[in-house]
Amino acid sequence: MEPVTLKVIAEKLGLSISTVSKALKDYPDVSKKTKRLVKETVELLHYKPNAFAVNLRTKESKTIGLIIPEVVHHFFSSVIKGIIAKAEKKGYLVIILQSNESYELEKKQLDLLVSKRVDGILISLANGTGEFKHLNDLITQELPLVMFDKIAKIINCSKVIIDDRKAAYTATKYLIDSGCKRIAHFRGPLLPQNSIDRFLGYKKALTDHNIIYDSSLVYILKDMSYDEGVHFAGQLIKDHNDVDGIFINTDLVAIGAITEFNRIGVKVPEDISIVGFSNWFMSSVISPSLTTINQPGYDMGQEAFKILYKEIKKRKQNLPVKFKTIELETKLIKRASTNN
Amino acid sequence: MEPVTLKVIAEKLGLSISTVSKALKDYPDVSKKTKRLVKETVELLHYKPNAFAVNLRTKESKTIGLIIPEVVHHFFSSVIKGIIAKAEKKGYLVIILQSNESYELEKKQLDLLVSKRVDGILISLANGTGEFKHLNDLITQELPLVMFDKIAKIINCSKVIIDDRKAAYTATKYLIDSGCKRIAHFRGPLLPQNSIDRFLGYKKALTDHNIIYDSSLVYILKDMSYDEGVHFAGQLIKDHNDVDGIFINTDLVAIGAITEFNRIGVKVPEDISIVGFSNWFMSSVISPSLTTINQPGYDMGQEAFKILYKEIKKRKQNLPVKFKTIELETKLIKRASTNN
DNA sequence: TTTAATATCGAAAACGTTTTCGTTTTACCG
DNA sequence: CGGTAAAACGAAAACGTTTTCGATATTAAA
Repeated sequence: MEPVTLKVIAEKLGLSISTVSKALKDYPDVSKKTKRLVKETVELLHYKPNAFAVNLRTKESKTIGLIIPEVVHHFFSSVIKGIIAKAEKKGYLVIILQSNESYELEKKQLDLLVSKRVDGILISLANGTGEFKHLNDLITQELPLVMFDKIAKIINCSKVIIDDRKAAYTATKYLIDSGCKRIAHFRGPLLPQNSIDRFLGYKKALTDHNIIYDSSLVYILKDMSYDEGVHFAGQLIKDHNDVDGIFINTDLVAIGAITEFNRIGVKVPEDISIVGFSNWFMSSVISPSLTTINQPGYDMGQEAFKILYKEIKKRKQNLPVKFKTIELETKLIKRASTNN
Repeated sequence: MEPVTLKVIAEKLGLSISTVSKALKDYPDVSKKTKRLVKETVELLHYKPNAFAVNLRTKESKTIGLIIPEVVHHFFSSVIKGIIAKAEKKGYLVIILQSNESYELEKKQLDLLVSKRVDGILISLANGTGEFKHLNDLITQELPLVMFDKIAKIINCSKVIIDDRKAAYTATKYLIDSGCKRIAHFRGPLLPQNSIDRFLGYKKALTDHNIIYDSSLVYILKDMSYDEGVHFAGQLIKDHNDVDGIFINTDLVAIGAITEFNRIGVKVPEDISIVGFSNWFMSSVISPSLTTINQPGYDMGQEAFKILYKEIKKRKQNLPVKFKTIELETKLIKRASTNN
């Protein structure tokens, strides 16, 4: 079963390949009659242009790459969904790769995408990423790149983020306003910008409200897992029996903490109030339901693609592109893990 | 900045394009010396083969397509992860499209993938899919196709599934064994094979254990959401005050039901025992934790890709491929929403 | 009727590879 | 040193498009 190409259509119609091609793209120098003819037989034979041949000529793949640290994750899968939805509308396909929070893998995946000639790349950095040469290489290659959520401030490209610092400030302030005096913080590892910013927001909220910052109340987690939440919740109780509030870097950990508190009889929020971060679906369901910061994953995906799309178009026309950073709004979601 | 192709390498080295190409692919008819030379300058200039040119020649895209009903879903994102992981090892990239449970969209996405010349397609059907012409077209086009989880039994292709019927039987039997006499069932819509099979497993377990099947105890849900779980839990209590167990099609709904029961003071499992399906992470966290059937998403993704990969290779060598159906093991996870 | 203008078409190059097959170079043996 | 076999290389076609430019056919103007 031979594939149906422009050639077979041309032969069937006694035309040249060029005319057939031009007919399909509505060139002015082909008569309406033959245009109709060509389009009819194209329908008839179910002709589909060979994407590779097209791309080889036009240098456009109509494909973008997406690299995220972890697919099985409520926030990231929301982002994926947002990206795919917008991309599809513009005729772009999305190749998804995951870095598994590894710098080495991230580099490799980036390389893969480049060699696949994607038109642009969306990336959320791995926690392990401390060097940025692989990213800067993209910039110098003039390949459109947009970073989202877990970004590197040093890199000169467009970004879609939330104001982690402000959000963390809001979260911590809410704890303070609801009466907490000794507020602990479960933070993420030292590398990703987010955990730094959230920590800083936490700290600033304390000092702004005349609460002395006590570094022994800050616990640095590694993989931000449910189990770590369980573990450090227990640890915290052992270390400090006067803590009455915790701001936790991410909901999953907070949920681990809540279950542990439930188990060992620490009452939430009567004994300890908890605020999480991300607003996973799960957080509304656990008991007590978790007060948290809503992180708009779907919107973030949409925005990231929109910017990337614009940059791709600019590049095609050889116009200068100026990078921009979009900050999406977060919102405090008040639930039962804090006092009214 | 001109792109570095075989041509520029050839010119730089005073060789022909053919020799350079062959050197890179370790053809026997090029000397070790020039091979070394070529490979060195390839490194130096960061040469990356143009994927489109390669594919145009070889007819291989080294890309597969994946269509799923919904990305933001614990089970499906696990599948995605499994697929990507295995695909990457074999040098394949994955293009992900979502059907949003719509038949029309599914058709469109399939078309997109075909015109992008993917080497094979993995699909989990939309609930709305009741016709299968678009799938049979793929088969006649000899494009490797593997269906997983939500499949159509009619289609003649390889499949990766679980034994929904058996699993549902196990779940229901467990309710019976733990003392339930009046067991309700929250099932999915009429179309996807899964909900049918799970329903049948439920029914058979009842009759096998001398419990009369009562169709008024079976509730047909539409979108299988948390909210539906809440709603039908309330409804059930109104309709039947003697029910002492429910087998629920999917965990998300079960979690909705549990929260509603918690809210209105129905004790789980004292008043009503609940068994879910899928084993979402959430199910281990909710209170009471949910007894459920584990559905191995990650493994399913891996297996599906493995089969697809084999079929792709067979086709390339023009060997006959015989379709197979792999059934993955499920497991009953006993937790607190059922008695002992 | 001839010329100019316009409408319609086709030839051919190009994109960057891969691969076949023929040509040249080198090495070896008598 | 001549001849042959083997080793090393290159020319060229092909994959299926797009697009430029030239060629032909048609029409309008002179």
